[in-house]
Amino acid sequence: MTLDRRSGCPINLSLEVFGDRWSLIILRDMIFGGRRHFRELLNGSMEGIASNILADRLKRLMELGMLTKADDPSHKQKAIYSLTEMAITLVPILAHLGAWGRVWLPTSEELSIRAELLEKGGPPMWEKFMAELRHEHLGTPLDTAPGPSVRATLRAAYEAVVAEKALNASPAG
Amino acid sequence: MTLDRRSGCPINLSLEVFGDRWSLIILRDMIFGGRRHFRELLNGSMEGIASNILADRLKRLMELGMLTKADDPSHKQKAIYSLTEMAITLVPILAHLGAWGRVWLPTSEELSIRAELLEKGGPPMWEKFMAELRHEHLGTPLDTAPGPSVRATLRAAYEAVVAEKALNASPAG
DNA sequence: TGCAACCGATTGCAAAATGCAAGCAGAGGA
DNA sequence: TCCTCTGCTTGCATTTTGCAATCGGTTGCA
Repeated sequence: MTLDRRSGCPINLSLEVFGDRWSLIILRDMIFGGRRHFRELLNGSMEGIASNILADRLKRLMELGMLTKADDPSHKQKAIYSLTEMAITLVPILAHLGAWGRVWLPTSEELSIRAELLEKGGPPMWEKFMAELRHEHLGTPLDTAPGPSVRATLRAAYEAVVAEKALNASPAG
Repeated sequence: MTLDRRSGCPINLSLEVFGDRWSLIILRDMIFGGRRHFRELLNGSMEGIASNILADRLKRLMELGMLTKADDPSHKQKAIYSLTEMAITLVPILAHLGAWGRVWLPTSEELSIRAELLEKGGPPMWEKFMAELRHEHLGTPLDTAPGPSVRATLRAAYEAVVAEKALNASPAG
């Protein structure tokens, strides 16, 4: 996959990589949702991507160097997708994007709690998260302090909000 | 203009606002290039946007609250577009996007010097720039230290690189 | 052994978005 | 007067997207 290269502007080229409706959604689900398989990405994303679009974007992201694909040893038909360093370094951009959307757009509380946490954690939290992703996807040794993983922290916060909402909505008050 | 609202995820909603090929390019030209008129945006952007697409995106960005439009007092046919606070707060995202593109994509040296400067300047420089934009587009009083404007600094850096390249390419060496 | 569920895609087709060139009416300048 | 410039629209071809069905193969289970 070669970029159109409408211009050499960094912002323009970045948009040529993930300036469409789906590429960044896929990366979001891999980064924050831990999805690694085609079917997980297909059924797991709330936005409901079509299978042909997903296949096309995965191919494109691989050709651009954002993803790699490998056989899953546990299942001959399964492919496992991994993030490259190029994709992992999108974490700060996704954090900023989430923070901006949380301020200006009608986000749902459950889904924006993670953006809020990521914003509060700031660059140190992003770095820890990126180290975790490098460990999972690139096999890099994990030399940070143990503690709960950032992904687990985000998921716990999400579930807490969902539980609280369910409680408030329950007949028993 | 109402969002599709495929989901309430902040990242998804942000993409619904400017996750296309042109919206962010237009905002980039207004923010960094100082373009305020339709014709400036049409002819000024290196990427060559079509006039119907430009008209559509300006309308859409206005409906989403990113831009406002007003009559230009100097010319009855001219319209002047202004950034809203919502758009001005994209500056950190654009800075990150430029930094990422500079690292991972085949950017041209002239066009990436500004991203480099913005990256080196960091959040303080972004804040100064945003204050300048608020002054130009929203009429907010400018209370920062005077000095050269960030836009002037970025432009000067760009022209210095262009001049240097011309010198190196000249027959006289 | 049979069979349903699941695997990563692919196909065909309709709908929407985009790109391109030309043109519009009105305003300004000479 | 005539030419240029203003923001923006129109018609049409091309490309991209969305949707549903399907493919050949694998797996787990009865």
